[in-house]
Amino acid sequence: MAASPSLKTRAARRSHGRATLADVAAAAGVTSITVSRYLREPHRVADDTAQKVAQALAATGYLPNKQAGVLASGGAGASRMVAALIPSIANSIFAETVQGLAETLQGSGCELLLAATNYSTAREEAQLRALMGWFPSAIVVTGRRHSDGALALLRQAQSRGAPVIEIWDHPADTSRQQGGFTQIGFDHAEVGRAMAVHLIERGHRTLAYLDSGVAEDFRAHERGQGFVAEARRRGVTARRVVAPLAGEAIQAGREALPLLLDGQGRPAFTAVAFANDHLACGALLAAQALRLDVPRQMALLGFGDFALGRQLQPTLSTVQVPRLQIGTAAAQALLAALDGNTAAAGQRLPWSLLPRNST
Amino acid sequence: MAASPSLKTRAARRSHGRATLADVAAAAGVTSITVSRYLREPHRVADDTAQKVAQALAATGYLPNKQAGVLASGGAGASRMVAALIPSIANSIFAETVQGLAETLQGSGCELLLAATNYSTAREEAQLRALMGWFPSAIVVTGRRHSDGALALLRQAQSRGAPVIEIWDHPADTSRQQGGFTQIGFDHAEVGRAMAVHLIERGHRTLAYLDSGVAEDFRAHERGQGFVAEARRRGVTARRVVAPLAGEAIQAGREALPLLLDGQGRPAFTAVAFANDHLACGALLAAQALRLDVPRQMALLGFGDFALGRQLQPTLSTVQVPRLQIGTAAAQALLAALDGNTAAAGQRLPWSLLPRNST
DNA sequence: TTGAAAGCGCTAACAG
DNA sequence: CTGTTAGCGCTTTCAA
Repeated sequence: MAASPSLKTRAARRSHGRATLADVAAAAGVTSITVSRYLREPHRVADDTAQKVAQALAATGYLPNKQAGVLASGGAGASRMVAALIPSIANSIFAETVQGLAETLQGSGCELLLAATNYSTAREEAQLRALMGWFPSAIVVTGRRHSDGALALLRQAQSRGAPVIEIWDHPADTSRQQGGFTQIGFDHAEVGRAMAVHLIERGHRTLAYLDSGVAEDFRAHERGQGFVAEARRRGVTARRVVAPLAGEAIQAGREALPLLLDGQGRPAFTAVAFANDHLACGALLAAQALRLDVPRQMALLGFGDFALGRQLQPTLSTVQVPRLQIGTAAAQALLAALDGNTAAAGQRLPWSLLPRNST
Repeated sequence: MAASPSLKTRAARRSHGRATLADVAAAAGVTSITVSRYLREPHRVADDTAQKVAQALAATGYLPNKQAGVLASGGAGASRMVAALIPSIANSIFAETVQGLAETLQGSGCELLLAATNYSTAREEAQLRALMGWFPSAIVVTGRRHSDGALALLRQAQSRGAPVIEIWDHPADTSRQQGGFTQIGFDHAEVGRAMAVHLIERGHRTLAYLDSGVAEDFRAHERGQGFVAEARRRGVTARRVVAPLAGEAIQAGREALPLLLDGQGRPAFTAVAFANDHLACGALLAAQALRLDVPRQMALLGFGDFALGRQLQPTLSTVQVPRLQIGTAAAQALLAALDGNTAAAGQRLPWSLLPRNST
């Protein structure tokens, strides 16, 4: 009876009706630390004690209070919560990444705390600030460009031992890495250059890159920069054109087609690379409506390998990217880091240009 | 100096290097409770004190420890964490729902704790058990079918004041509601009946429903039951056929086509309704490869209104569903319940059958 | 308007 | 192998 205040007092203060360790302990005729031990290191509990505890656990329907657990064990790495900041979940390219994260985290005792940033670094910072309150054990952010405030938060998290992983980006040029965080992705400038090379090799000499109209879709812009730079390096004309912002990306692609035509409604470029397959498909459909011949009058090259592009006529040439794998690899890397207490390893993941019938 | 143990002791125990309320208080020359008050009810703090606290807050870069906050304020409803259990995130139909949830929760001080159940009630229960450890303020689950264990957990959560919302389902027949939870969605049997009616009105008399091969995709099965029942009620032949389980749904649809043909490779049905647009599109493409005339030899009707179906030739007739709206409505309902301390209101959301060119 | 004391549920550290 | 003690960082309650 010397142990802790009376049950009445506790229950009064407690607004939730859930059993606590103390309740289980009382039912099992031991103290709470024994129950706690049974839960965390069962081999250190005598067999007959374990039996009683197990029964009490079942009888009370005990569920651990993780807030209390994390608080008691010091916060750092203890929460096994993974905070993930993703530009847009509805966008299928990231949906699969989130799926990969969620699936791989599953069963490793990690929970996924998810927030959408809407391609805004300001929003990313705000979300990050809120999520940090939970002391996530690891943080996954998209891309390597962050606001100064976000950068400070990420560094702080990393310095207290939480792996920070930047996904979807991994520039070969290491001078472009800002925070020194683990990166799992690929080099977008390199993809852009490969897109230019592909079109040039098919004989095109008047190129355009139709960039995303989303201001902070940095990776799309970077592919565009690589594209234009490579073309010019090879003495080929290349221009960056920016897509309008429509509600839906396919629609934006449709609306972008006029920007790729001259005053007489004829193609102003012989080949166009797009920031993503949705834009490319929209443009392709609009081109067909105008009875333009793709690829003869104008070749189109997408990015992302979305389902739609595979089904259109002509099939869309595109760049296949490891959407799901980025999520699973990030989760594996952070789990390894958490469990091994080491730094998470970066990874450059493979992509490939898929020539189909639109180029 | 009588206040709290020396800073050395605390810092030693603390493995994270983050500033606490006590640190901020020390910097401001007040006690921690004053800082806490400033954060929660600033109007109850004197102006000059507030100034000092604000400065100290900025100087220390204080971030609240939400674990501690929730623990102290009793757990119930305090976490403002929303746990969401979704069958599959990669599947675009749910991706938009998650996006709606995330967006609407944003800025309301709620965090989204997400888990994928892979269309498995067993997995749902396991995930739910894990997430409950965080004392979520609200729980969003998909559909109304749950394991007994999950049901018990949900009831427990609800009884301690956390709204439980079932999304994507809302049967008109209230006897089919198991848990008495708030439902935001629509009646799938009704959709199935409408699909049958549509095909029958177009003159078809030999129908099939190509059901999802995923065993626990209950809503797809229910649409199928409604479909078959309505057809038979009207004296029309209707059979349920189950799609094979392929890695990708479009591929599953392609592989399902043979199940819809007779021994001579001719359509065994004049019209087929599908569990979703991916299956329907796959079947449509496979049919075209066999030079079958859609809709004349076989009419196809999808479900979900995915982007692909709008772009194929013929365009796919389908059922448009409020994917995004289910997410936003669920978030709004639970926010209202949390802030107003009332029960969340259920909602039956509208859907519509979109006749296009495949029927 | 501010503070002191107590406690949320759990775990680390040390005794026995 | 089990228990005692002392916190984790915050909020609640009561007192000044």
